[in-house]
Amino acid sequence: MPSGGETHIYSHLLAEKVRVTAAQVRRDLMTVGYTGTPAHGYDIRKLREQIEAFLFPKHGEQQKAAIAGIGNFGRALLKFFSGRRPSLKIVASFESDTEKLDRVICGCQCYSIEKAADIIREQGITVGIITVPDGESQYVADIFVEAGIRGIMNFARTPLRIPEDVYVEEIDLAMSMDRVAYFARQTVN
Amino acid sequence: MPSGGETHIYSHLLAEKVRVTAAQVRRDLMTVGYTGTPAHGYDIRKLREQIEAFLFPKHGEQQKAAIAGIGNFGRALLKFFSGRRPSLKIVASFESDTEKLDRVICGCQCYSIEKAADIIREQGITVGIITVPDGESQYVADIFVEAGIRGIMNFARTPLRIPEDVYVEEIDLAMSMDRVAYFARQTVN
DNA sequence: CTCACACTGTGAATCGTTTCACATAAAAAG
DNA sequence: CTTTTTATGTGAAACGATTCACAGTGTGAG
Repeated sequence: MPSGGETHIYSHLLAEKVRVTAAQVRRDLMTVGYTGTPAHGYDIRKLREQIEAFLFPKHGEQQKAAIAGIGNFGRALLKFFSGRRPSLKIVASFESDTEKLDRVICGCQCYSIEKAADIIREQGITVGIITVPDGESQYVADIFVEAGIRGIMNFARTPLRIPEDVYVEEIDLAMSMDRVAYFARQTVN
Repeated sequence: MPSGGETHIYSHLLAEKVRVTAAQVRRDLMTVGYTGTPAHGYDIRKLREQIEAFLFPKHGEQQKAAIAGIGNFGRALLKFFSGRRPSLKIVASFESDTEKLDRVICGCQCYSIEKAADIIREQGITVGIITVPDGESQYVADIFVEAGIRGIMNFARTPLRIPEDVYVEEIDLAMSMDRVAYFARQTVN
C-alpha cells in the first residue's frame, strides 16, 4: 500500500468523504473520463484537472447568467452565486416591480423584464434563474427560451413547459419542506 | 361525460395542469388512498380533504421547525416559509454570530446554537433547516438529531451523516447550478 | 334493456440509476 | 521469479420509479 493520501487517493476514500459508495465514485469518474491505476488509485492533481475540464468551460471562457425576480430569494441567490465560480457570472437581473428598476441591486444591474430578450441576446446569456411568483414563471420562461437561454433553474412551484433541448432544474422548496415535515411526522414519537 | 370541471375532475386533466402523465397522477392518488370513479373521476372536495389528511397533521396539530444559520439564505427561507403552511411554523433560529443573538430576526427569535438542544426539546421541535457554512453543518446536525429532530432540510454542500430513521432532504444549489451550466454549454450553439 | 364509451385501478413492462462482483493489473513480499 | 494482496474498470444484476396497457365498471345513448 502506498504511503498517505498525499498525491493519490483511492475510490473508497473519496466515497467516504462524500457519503456514497466506492462503485458510484468509480462509475462517475468513468463518465468524467479519468482513469486511475489499481496500484495508486487516482492522481489527485490530474483527477482534479480532468473533472474541471469536464465540468467547466475551457479556461478563459465565461458563461453568463441572468436572474428574474429579485425578492428575498432572488437576492439571496444573487449573493450566494456571486464570485462562487469564476466561470459563471450573473450579469443581469429582471424585475416587474418598478421600484427596483434601473438600479444596481446586490451588485447586479436590474432591468425591466421587457428588456430581457434584448439584453440576453446582446450579452450572450445562456443560463436563467427564475424566482418570480408562480403565476409569472411561464411568461418569463418563454421570454428566456425565445431569447436563446439554454439552461434554467426554476424556483417557482409550477413545472415549466419548455422545449426538449433546454435543460431545466426544478427546485420546489415548498414540496421539499412538505416531504421533510411528512416523514418527520411518520416516525414513531 | 359529466358537465364541466365543477365538482369533479379526471386524472388526465390534473396531469395536464402539473405536467405529468395521467398514469402518474392515478398512481400517486393510489398511495394517498383516495379512489375516484370511472364515471365522474375524482370528487374535488373529497380528494382535497384526503390529500390534506395524508400530507398534513390532523387539524389543530402544529409541527414546529427551527432553522440554524440566518445568513442571506436563512432569512430568505424564514420569510418564505412564514405563514405558508398553518400546520408548520418556524419557531426558533440559531446562530453563532454573536451580533444576531437574542434578537428577533425576520419574525423569529434568534438563540445561540448552544441553547439549541434545550429549546428543541422544550418546544417539541421536529423539523430542522440547516443553512450554516459547510464546515459547521455536521456539528449542527448532530445537535439536532440528539435533541430529537426527525426531519432535516440541509442546504450545506456536504451530505450529512445521520441515523437511518431521520429523514434528510439534501438541497445542493451549487450542484444544481453546475448541472444547469453544464447542460447549457452542451447544446449546440 | 343493451351497447358503446371513457375513465379508473393496477399488474406487468420499461427505463434510468445504483450496486454487485469479478477479470485484470500492478506492487510488494517471499 | 512466483505468489499474494489490493485496487480499478466494467458487464451484469438489482432496484426504484415511471409508463404501458388492459380488465373492470358506471353512464348515457339508442
